[in-house]
Amino acid sequence: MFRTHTCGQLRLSDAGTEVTLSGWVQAGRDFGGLTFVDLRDRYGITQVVFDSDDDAALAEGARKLGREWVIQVTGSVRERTNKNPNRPTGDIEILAREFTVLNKSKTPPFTIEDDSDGGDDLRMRYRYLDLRRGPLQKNLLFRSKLALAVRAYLGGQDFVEVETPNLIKSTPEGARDFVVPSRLNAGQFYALPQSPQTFKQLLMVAGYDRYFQIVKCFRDEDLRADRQPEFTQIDCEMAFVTQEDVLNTFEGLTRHVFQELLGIDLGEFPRMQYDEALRRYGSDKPDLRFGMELIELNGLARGQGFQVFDDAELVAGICLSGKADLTRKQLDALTDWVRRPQIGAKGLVYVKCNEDGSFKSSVDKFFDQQALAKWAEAAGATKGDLLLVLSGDDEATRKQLGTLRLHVAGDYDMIPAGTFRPLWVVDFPLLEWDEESKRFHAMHHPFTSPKREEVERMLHGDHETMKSLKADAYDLVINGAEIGGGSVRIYDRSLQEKNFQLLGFTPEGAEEQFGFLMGAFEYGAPPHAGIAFGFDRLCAVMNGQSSIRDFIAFPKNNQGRDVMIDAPATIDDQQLQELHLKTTVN
RNA sequence: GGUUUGGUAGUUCAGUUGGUUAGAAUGCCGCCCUGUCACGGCGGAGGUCGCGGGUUCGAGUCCCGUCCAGACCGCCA
Repeated sequence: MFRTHTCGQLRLSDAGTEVTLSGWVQAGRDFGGLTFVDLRDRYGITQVVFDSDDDAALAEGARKLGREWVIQVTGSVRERTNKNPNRPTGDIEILAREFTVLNKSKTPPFTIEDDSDGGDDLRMRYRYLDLRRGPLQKNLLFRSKLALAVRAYLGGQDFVEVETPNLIKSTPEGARDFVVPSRLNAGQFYALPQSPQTFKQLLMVAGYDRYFQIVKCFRDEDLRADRQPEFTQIDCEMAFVTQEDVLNTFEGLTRHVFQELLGIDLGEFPRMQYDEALRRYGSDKPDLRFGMELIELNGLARGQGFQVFDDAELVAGICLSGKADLTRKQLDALTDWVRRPQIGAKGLVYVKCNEDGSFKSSVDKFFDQQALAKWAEAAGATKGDLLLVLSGDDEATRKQLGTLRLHVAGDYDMIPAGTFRPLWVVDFPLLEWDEESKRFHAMHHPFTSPKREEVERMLHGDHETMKSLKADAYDLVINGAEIGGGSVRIYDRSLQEKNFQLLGFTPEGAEEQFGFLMGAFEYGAPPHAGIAFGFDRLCAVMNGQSSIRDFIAFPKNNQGRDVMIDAPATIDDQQLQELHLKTTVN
């Protein structure tokens, strides 16, 4: 028997009992005749004492134990004379009677502690050591509990979990596919699914009117802190439902898991139209944890002889409460920041609302105190506040302001920690015109239905009409992070054909790619709608983190590499030949 | 594909205008220590300054290239 208890289990009430523990040596404290060893497993840390007064040979042996050695210790639990209030097991210790080294360890390249000294690259290379640390264990445990809570909730609502295939067919729409060469079918390739989209719709046709799956999805696109090439979705689809039913069901799920795992009641989720989100926050995923809404200044700022504003389609700003004390240097840094190519603003105008009621701005030459007072009034700014103003093309300027809004709020600690502000963003456009390729792209995906009242316009409208079509498509946003999105689907063959046509498919191309789905629509497809949540993101957001990497056991780095197993890697010629990727050389 | 920040001891970092033998902390090794829990004390080992080229009397430091890592833009239906 390796252990009678875990290292997080024993309390004062266990004093006097003989126990056996197994675990890793977290740390040793050697006093010569007396040695303390902190023994760690995933349940906690228990102090073991080796006393030379008690057993000299044993105590001498314990001095040789190194960090991360795996040992088994048998001894008696006793009350400590010096208790450690910082640990749940801090009232007791094990007086060792015997120990066995189960396995030695090399000195680890970084410290296995909650606050490790290891850098990201090193921790990834030795991920199995990183995963021994408390924060990572906490994250993976949270992830596991969240998955169980989701399954319990959806299972309790008659949802059926169905597994869909991972080897499917590549489609040109959307993200790049990871492809897998077929050995049995020379020159042909499977693709890994970007989502089980078409399969879950086929399940609706098949009559499984409530489907879900916690499922891996794959997208061969560049990575970010919140984007991995393989990631997990809570994927759902429902038949005989409206958008309203889907929103209510998954608002219920979200509220349930927040209550269950964090003890937080999110209340009813507000809703905002896509257009309104862009207008008020310059983003389709606004962070509602703080205000700082965009303020339009067109009427006050244009036509006053300042060429930059006069030529602009939009002059707008944000108000930073209590930030009039920013130095020239700080304002210059902000100006540089918005002028970086990533933001692309031409410049930044500021107006300080001084404590004495006067105004100081970077456009004093063009606007007098009275004019600036009107700006402040429009912005709801009071003494001590700072206005930051951008101008230019309407859409671009709003997005720039939205980015600036997030940047300054983060930089100046204006985002309250530990709060959660969910939001449904609804009424997304159906299509997006792409100037470069001169065709429409699906805003959500090609199976998204226009709003019922838009169907006639879609079937018979002109080019401009298409740009204005609204869809029954929706996103769930929490704290400015896109947690999930979905839509009401098309279930009518002719409407689906029309959509493919708008997206630039020839009828033959559409048939070749998605004929199986449109064919299924002809055999009694019910009205249906669905949604998918980013499971990794939900984990991260619920824990106040912006990176999903530490909620994934074995993530990829920025280049899509697994630096621990060193993948991807080349394969040998024989494999290439079998896969018909290389012809035999004679 | 682009912007940007970084790469110096096992690890995390400092390193001035280009100038003697490249430092600190931590970890590691040895000795001492019977109540520590970030133990303490004394001593020691440990460096191709990512790699290649250039400028210079002299390069960790300046220039060019390249590789690696992080953040971001594009991209992500």
